[in-house]
Amino acid sequence: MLRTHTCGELNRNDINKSVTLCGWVQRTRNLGGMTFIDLRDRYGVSQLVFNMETNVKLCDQARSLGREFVIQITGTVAERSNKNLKMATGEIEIIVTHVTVLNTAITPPFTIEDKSDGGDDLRMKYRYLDIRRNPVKEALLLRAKVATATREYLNDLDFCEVETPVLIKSTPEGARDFVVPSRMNQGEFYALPQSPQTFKQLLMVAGMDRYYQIVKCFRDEDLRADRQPEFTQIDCEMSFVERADILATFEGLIKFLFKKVKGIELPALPHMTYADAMEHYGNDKPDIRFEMKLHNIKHLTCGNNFKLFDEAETVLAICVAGAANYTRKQLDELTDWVKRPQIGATGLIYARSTAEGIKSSVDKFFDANAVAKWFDHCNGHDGDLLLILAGAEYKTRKAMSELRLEMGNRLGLRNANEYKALWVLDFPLLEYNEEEKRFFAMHHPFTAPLPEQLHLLDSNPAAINANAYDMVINGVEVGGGSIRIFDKHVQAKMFDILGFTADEAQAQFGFLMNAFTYGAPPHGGIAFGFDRLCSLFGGSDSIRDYIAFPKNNSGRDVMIDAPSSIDQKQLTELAISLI
RNA sequence: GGUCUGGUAGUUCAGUUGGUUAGAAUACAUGCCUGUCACGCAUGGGGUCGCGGGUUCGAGUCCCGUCCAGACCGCCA
Repeated sequence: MLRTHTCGELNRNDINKSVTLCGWVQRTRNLGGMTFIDLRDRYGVSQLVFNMETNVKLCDQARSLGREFVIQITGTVAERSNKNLKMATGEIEIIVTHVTVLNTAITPPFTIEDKSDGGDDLRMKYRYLDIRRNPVKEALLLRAKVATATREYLNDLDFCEVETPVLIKSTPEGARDFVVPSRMNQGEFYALPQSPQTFKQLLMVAGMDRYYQIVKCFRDEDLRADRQPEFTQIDCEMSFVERADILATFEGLIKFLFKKVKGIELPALPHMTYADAMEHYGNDKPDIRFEMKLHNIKHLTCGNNFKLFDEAETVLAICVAGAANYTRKQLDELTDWVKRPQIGATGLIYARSTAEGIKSSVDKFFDANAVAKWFDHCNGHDGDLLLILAGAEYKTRKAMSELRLEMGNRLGLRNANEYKALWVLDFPLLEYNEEEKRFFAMHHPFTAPLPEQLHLLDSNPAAINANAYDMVINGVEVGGGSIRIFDKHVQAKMFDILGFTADEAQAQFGFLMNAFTYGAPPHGGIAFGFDRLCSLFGGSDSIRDYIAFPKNNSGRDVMIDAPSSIDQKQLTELAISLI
C-alpha cells in the first residue's frame, strides 16, 4: 500500500502518529515562510504544513506543486494552533517530512470544488474530473448505497439475482429498439432489451420463483432530464402470488430503502385507482404532497350564454388556497404560461373570493352568486383563488394537471425533503390508437386483466382494467408492474386483440407461448426505475447526476465522443451499406 | 419532428440605440508575505465574440441560414 491512512479519517486521536497519505493537491496556500496544502482523496481533505525554517528545500518543493498533482507524503499528525471547525479533519494537520510526486497534472478546465465554475457541457466532457467533486462523488456513493440496500432486502426474502442476456430479439411494440448487427448472421440484428420482461417470465416458468436483477435497459427514444437511452431498473418477478402480495413485498422494499438510505419511516402507501387519479389530479402519477384537486364545474356553468363554457367538453377548476391576493400582473403571467404551446390552453379564467366579495374575470356572464357556487363546489373559502380552464376533455385535464403542479411549485408546496408515496391501480388494459385503428397494450401485452373482468375479453375488451400497478412518489413514477397472463389461451387472445395474426404472434413471442404450454405458474412482478429512485433520494430532478457517465440531450457521450462512425472494413464484415 | 432559451478570455458571466483599444470575477504565470483554510497584496499574459452569409460608413449588438448545448412538447408498450 502506498498509504497508511486516507485524507478523511485523521483526527486528534491520531496526534503524533507518523502517517503516509496519497491524494490530489486541492489547493496551495503559500504564505511566504509557510506553505499549506489541502490534500484530497475520496474520503476527505487533510491539511499539510511546510515550514521554511525547518526545511527550505521541502518548502520549495511544496510550492512547486500544481493543482491536481498526485502526491504521496509522509509526516507527523499534529494539533493545529488555528483549528478549522468547518473541516472534518480541521483539528489536525500533517507536518510533512517527505513528498513524492506520483504524477503531475495540467490545469483542469474547471475548478474541482463543490461549487464548480464549470458548465454542464464541460463537466460532462471531463466527467472523470467532475466525479472528483464532492456533489457528484456523493451522488455515486448514494447510488451504491441504494443498490446494496436493495440487494440486502431482496436477498433476505429469498429473491435470486439472475443475469439475463443483453443481445436479444427486436419486438415491434413499445419503444424503439437499439439494434446491433450480427456478423455471423449477416443481415440479421439483435436488439438491446427495453426490459428483461420476457426473460423474467421464462424464469418463473423455470421455477425460479423469486427473481430480481439490477439491470441496464435500453430505449431508443428522445431524452429528458429524467430519461437516458440506457438506464437501470430493479427488475423483479414472483410466482404464486396475487396483486396484494406484490404490493406488500415491494411496499416493504421502498420502506426499507427510505429507512436505510434516508432514515425516514414511510407510512403505509395509500391506494388510488387510475380513474380517481385522472379525475382528481388529471394525471396518472399524482403528486399528493398537496391537495388542490381538479373539480369539474361544467354543470354549474351552462346556460349563461358564455360560449366558451357552453361549448366546452369540460370546465375544470382548481382552488388555490390563500392566493386571492394574486395581482393582475401575476394572473396575466399565469395566463401566458398556460398559453405556451407546451401547455396549449387558449386562456385562463380566474375568480377571487375576498372579504369584499367575489370577483371573477367572467363577471359579465356570471354574478357573484353563481361564482360562489363554484367556490362551494371546490371547497373554496375567502382568500382563495379559483383557476379555470375549459375545452376538450383530454387536453384540458392535461393542461390543468400541469397548472396544478406549477401552482404547487410557485407556492412552495413541493418540498424535496417531504416524501408522499402511493400505489396507482387499475389502469386500462388497452389504448385505442386512432391512426392505426387498433388497440395497443397500455402496459405491455403480457399484462393480465383484472380477474373479475376476464370475461370481457370477448365482448368488450376496451372496458377491461389491467391487474397492474404503479408506485408513485412525489409525482414521479418510480416503479410499475402487473400480474401476468400465464394461460396460453388468454395470451393468444390478447395478441389477437392487439392485431397480431397467429403467425405473427408465434414469430415474435412463440418462445414465450411455447413455454406457457409446459406449466407456467401464476406470476407477476414489478420494475423500479433505479436512477429515478436515486435522484429522488438525492433530492434532484435530474437522473444524470446519479449516473457516472451519462449521455447528453442528443444521446451523445461527449467524453468518449460516441456514437461515432465505423470504418468500411467493419461495415463490410457486417454486410452493411450506408445510405 | 416541433417550441423556447443560450453560445463573448481556460472558466462563469456583463457588454446600453449599431460607434474609440471588447470588460469583471475567477483560474493561470511571476514577485512579496510565518497560521492560512474562498489567505492577502502587486504585476502580467490570455479573445476567430460558435460558424457562414447579409444589411450598414461601421456589427459582439440587427436580419437570414447553420452547428452545438439545455428545458419542454411529440415520443417513451
